[in-house]
Amino acid sequence: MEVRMNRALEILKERGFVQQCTDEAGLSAALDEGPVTFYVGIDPTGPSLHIGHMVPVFALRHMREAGNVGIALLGGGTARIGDPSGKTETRKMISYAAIDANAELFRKQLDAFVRFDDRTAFAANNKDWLANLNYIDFLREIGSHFSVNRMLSFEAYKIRMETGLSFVEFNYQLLQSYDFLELWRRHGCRLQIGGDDQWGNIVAGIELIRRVEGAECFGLTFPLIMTSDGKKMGKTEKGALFLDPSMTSPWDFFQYWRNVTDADVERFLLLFTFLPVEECKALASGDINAAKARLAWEVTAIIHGKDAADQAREAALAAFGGSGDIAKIPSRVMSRTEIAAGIGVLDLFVLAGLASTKSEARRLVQQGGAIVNDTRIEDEKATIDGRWIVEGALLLRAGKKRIFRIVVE
RNA sequence: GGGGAGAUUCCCGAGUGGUCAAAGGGGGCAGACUGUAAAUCUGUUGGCUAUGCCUUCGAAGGUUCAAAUCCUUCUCUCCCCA
Repeated sequence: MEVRMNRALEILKERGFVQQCTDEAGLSAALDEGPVTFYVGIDPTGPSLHIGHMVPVFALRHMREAGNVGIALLGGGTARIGDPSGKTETRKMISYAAIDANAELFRKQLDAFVRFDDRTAFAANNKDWLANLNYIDFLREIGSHFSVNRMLSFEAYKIRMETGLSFVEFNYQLLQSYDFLELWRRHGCRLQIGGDDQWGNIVAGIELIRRVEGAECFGLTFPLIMTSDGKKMGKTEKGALFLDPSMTSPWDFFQYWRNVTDADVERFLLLFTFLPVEECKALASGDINAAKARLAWEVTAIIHGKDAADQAREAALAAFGGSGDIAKIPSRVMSRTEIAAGIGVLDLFVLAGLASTKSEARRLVQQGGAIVNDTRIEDEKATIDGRWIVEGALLLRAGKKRIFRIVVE
């Protein structure tokens, strides 16, 4: 007999967010009693959030929608250490200055997505309490509650027993546990959510709070999102799918979702959009190709705004559908005299960013993937000049997926 | 502190004096097939002023006509002993 579950929790489950929970019934009851303050931690290890960071943040929005209070904890302190969880190798140490700069960038991106109001959602930085900890005091007060024997039994460390684990990284769990305790003390935070690789760290935090404060807290993890063909989610040819438009353009962002595997469409609609569950399911069971277009638009609109999403859609239609607005395709401007003088195809493709070196461009031509204005270029020595300009532009294609426009002025 | 193993191209991983820009696999890219999907097959995968030239096999030196391969020193990683 299924017990009635709290609505917020139920929504997360329905949408595929829940992987593990320390005490589902207990958490459900706590949520029923009233607003629960919860947190999600993100270490600012790079200059931009990427889509891999976002599942817990989407969950944060759902939870907040249901009336709970969400804290986005920037790991300005923990990033100085590096979390070994889920990694097979030691992460490179990052300079303090870079971490602080990253943290500020992350905070802005999160604010744009979450819209902190300092009441139902706000950001914190664990640098505030971790950076100046006294080592001896910390060992006595916190370290004494951790059993090395038990820590070693966690999966995250077992993996690293093979490849090596430095003492610095081994301490990460204590710091994250201390974060939870600190947030409990400061804000009455009772729930930590995060990716499933955080399970060990989350459980450790809950145990610490129980021992030190005698309070019962909860943990909830989300599945690590893989594409159905087993790859890490959100990877493009150029690397991760970043939220920063200067690192991953809205066009590339849109195309990523537009090209998702059939089997992932429903899951991604549920996780990365706010469309009602029924609608997600209906879309995915209908015209799958149309569902992908919808998915791409929705996610792009959420991250980059409706205008950017519209533009990306127009560009996609122009590039692949024969309609749409050709001007929205990624482009750059070149002078008419520059083109009129004639430019080698190889140089042109490199210039357009469709090939990173001339050798790559040459390969593209040799393999029949270089197309200018619907004409396949077969001679790598071909020169493109003024005669190629059509309606004030050149349209370059590298293979079937990559397209770029040179606007001539 | 002592002993052992190791560091190869985007990743894994062969190679132990010339035939090595370096096997094989993965990933990427392109072509065919398609639905801007998946699967499959094929080709390709350091750069360039290109039948040749330059850079690359942890770093710096050295031996040699010739080194990823041999010698020296250094840096880093892992394992075992203390």
